[in-house]
Amino acid sequence: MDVFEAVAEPHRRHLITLLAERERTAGELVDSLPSLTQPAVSRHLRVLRETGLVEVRPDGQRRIYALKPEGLQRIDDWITPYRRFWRTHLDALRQHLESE
Amino acid sequence: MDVFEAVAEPHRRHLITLLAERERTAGELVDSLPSLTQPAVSRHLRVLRETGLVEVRPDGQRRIYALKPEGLQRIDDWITPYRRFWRTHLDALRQHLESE
DNA sequence: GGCGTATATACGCGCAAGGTTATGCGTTAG
DNA sequence: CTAACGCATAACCTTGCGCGTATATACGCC
Repeated sequence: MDVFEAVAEPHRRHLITLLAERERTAGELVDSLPSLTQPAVSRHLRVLRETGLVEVRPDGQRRIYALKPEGLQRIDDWITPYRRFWRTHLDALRQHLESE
Repeated sequence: MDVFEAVAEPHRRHLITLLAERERTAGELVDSLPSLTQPAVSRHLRVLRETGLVEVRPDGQRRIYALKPEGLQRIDDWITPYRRFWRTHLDALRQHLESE
């Protein structure tokens, strides 16, 4: 699975958001997604691991997950060429508004 | 389907890339993806339409597709908060290299 | 009108993704 | 030492996606 597919799943985006605030244990993440069971969250975390979006560090019995945001850079790299499109659109709109 | 899922499909990313260069008819796009049949491409274009990533304009018998890059902005908006993470990482790396 | 071309839709299929329940395995607590 | 905890994996089920084939629809031309 590649980064685009990994991020396409809403629960996984949620996990990324949570880990952007701070590191969390697997258990904390499970508690943060009450609509899912523990194995479901565990599997999402595996996907995020395998796509290089998070990293794990054992802490005794627990596992501490941390964001590796460099993975998202691959998406950003792909979008970058298109960014100028809507930027110029917005610029044109702004100019239009200012000219009135 | 949302924008993230739309863009998760490699063929659809390819279509977006092609339409970023210039507008194209459906037939041109079909020819540009030789590994897919005409109906397959047509359905991908439907997804891109329904997620607001492209727009269509009839030209007699043909249909001209054009990119609506604003749709990608929703992805960009989501990524924006994370961008500072790898930026600071890269800055740190650059500083490290320069200090040698 | 009738026929070829351009594009979209219908239908059926295979497969992988995501979910749950059950279970394994290492670690901590008592 | 053993029972409970924390987490991952296994096995299974269901659903939705992406594909191809076949068919419909719309337009352009003679």
